[in-house]
Amino acid sequence: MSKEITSRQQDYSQWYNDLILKGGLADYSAVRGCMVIKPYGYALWENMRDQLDKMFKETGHQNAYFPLFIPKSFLSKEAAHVEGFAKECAVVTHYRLMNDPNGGGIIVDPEAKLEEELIIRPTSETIIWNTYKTWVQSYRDLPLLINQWANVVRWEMRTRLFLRTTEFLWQEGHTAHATAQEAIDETIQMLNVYAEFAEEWMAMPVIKGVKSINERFAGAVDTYCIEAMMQDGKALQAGTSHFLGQNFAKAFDVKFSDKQNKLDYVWATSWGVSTRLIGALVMAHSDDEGLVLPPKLAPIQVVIIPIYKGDEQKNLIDEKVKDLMLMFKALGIKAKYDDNDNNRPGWKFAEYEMKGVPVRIAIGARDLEKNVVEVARRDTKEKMTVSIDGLAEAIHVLLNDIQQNIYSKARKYRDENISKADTWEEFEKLLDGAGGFISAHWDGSAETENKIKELSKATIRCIPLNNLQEEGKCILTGNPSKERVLFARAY
RNA sequence: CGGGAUGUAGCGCAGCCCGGUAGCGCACACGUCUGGGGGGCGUGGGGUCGCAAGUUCGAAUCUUGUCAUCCCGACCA
Repeated sequence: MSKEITSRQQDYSQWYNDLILKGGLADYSAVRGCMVIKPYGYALWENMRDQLDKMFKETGHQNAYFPLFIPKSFLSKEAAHVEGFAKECAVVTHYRLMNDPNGGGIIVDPEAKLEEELIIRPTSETIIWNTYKTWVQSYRDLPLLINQWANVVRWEMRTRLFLRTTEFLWQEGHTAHATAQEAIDETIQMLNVYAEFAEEWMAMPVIKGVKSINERFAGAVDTYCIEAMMQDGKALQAGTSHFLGQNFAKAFDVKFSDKQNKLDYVWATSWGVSTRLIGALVMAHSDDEGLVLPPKLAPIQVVIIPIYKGDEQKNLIDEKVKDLMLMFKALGIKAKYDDNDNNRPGWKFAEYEMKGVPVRIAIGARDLEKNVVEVARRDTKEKMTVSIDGLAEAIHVLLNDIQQNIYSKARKYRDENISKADTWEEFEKLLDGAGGFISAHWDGSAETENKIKELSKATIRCIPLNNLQEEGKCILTGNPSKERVLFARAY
């Protein structure tokens, strides 16, 4: 079977690429580092986006849209920010093309040079804060709770489908507050929204934490994150929420009058998740037969495949399926009836397995006589015979069960792959073995963190929230430490 | 930006060493038998061999250059 997919054991990276390409999520494009998101992959993204959008609105946010282009000068206003992004920006320098006077096609018109170059947004803090300056005068204008769904461009050296592409889709929340505490509360609130989404919807367990200084967002005071573990033991940052302090307000001169008519800079947050989550979803649950999608996000939750000889049987099956589809719809189950006669049942079985459809129903003349169908679940590959009476309800229960099961499986895997290291030798041994998260003491210095990264390629993924405080010694330097942090090799 | 590969039909590849009418599998079209795990048989359509120059009577094949993409590293969501 699955003859087209490289196994995880054989080549994990290739397995991942195979799933994306052969599962029909995305394709390479004519542009280096950029991908085409195909309808099936985009449907998955739409489901994620819709749910997140709902959660943002439930927490009081509104959507808006800011320009794709950012004047170059904006980017330099916040020192740490420009340093973080300068190396990976696409720059627009001209606004017109012309026919090459020497023949041979079209060239950039040298006359059409822009006075000030425009940066294609790598993130929108600067253009947004430049705008907020005109929106905020008084504490009455606060808080400002805005989200934007957009594309951004980061000119990365090396790209990977969904995990790191030159252009990607994301959402970025940008909020402004009257007090530091309020902004911190917002930062944590959105971190919790992300964690809830990852766990409840993606069925992907995550660890909430705060980043070390080295891993902090360019321009933030504190960066909070959710970290997930992939099946190869590597970590993947699935979402970030930043407390920006007054850094951007100061850079863009955004002040407000408080109740006492005292002027102060506003406090800011920003938070985002991207199409990278699709990569996380793929790597968290899928197997060597293809994708395994969580029912709550799957574009197709149930596929029905007819098995028949001749029109007579087909007609009988069509009739029955029509009823079933109505019942599925009534329960909000997204079902697809694939009666395409071009492909035979066996082909379809393999195809939908590759696409990760949670439940497959096969229905043939033989089943109709007995008033049953064959139900197969993607996560365990288990098949069972189920009565047509009450089928929709049974499937509803099954979908929930699958959602739970893949979460539990991922959770179990992750928990089994978090280990403690108390010496450098242990640390290295663990990393070169199963990998995973390694909980270890660290002396808190950026220097030590860099050295550990250099020696082992592992980085501090996060300092978990509500972390246990305990005395210990840094695994590298032996200097005193108050708590363990999570290390891992990461995507 | 360093290292490694690859560009030949829509996709995956062979052919290149040793130059002589461009091939295979899948997909596609038509017909037919089929149908409970990627079907069988038959017929058929589709390619300036990435691009450019050179060597040659003759280049997918040899030479030089060039462009592009992918993979592995350093950088990052």
